[in-house]
Amino acid sequence: MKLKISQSELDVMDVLWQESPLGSAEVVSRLASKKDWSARTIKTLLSRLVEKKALTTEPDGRRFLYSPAISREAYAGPAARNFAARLFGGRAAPLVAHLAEGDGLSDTDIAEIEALLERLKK
Amino acid sequence: MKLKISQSELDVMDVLWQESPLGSAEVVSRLASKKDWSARTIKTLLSRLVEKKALTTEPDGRRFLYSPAISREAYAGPAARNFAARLFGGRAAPLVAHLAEGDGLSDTDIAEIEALLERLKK
DNA sequence: ATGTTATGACTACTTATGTAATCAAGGTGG
DNA sequence: CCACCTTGATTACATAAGTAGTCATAACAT
Repeated sequence: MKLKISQSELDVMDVLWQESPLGSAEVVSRLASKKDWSARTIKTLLSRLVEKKALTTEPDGRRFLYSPAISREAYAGPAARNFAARLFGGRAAPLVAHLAEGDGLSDTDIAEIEALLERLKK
Repeated sequence: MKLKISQSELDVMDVLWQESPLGSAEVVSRLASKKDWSARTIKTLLSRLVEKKALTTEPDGRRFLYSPAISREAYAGPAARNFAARLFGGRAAPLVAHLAEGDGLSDTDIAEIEALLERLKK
């Protein structure tokens, strides 16, 4: 169950969550702006993710096309709850408070969260 | 500046955030209920945390008394923002949404967050 | 066809983490 | 005083993670 994705691996997943399927070279170029990694490193991360079953592959001629095996939502949900649990005993309020501090929340965020809470209260 | 505290280490920090200063034996006993670790393991974690400067020590006769060098808040704030950044591009709303899903939010939480948002809007 | 190149497979090396054992020194009980 | 326990220090060892090199191979350009 516990699909453990490391920080670096998450950067790779992120690319594929934004757009997929992609070949390794494409993943490399999308990451080039953000991270200063060699192509080898990214290939390794892709392989590890496939091994972990976080990505699925599909042959495309000589290469592979990679796609996420779990959606960002499916991964983020449990991860968020787990995170909240570790730092705040599972209580969401302090988490939101911390995000808010240091202007972490935009007006849009606030509005969205309020709307969300409205729905929850029903 | 990025003080990196691992999962296990966080469990130790948690004890000291609740009560400090404490000697190692005391930390061990408070953790006994939650984790099935040998005293050795906990001593190691304490040492590593001191090394990382996440804890301060104060000699007390033959032993040390440990206290957090950073408050839970100081650690949790950046950690929360970092977490949100990694998974949701820094947007808090989706995070809250994910916490909410699967009844992660109690009525109290909702009320608290609403109050918090009210304050922020000012 | 053939040297070049892109790609996945395999290998490598370092640091972090989880978990714990051994060791030495300083008190404690008697 | 001395065997013993508590405590910190040092060492250990397996797995994960971060980062990257080598190799064989299959396709591509010429």
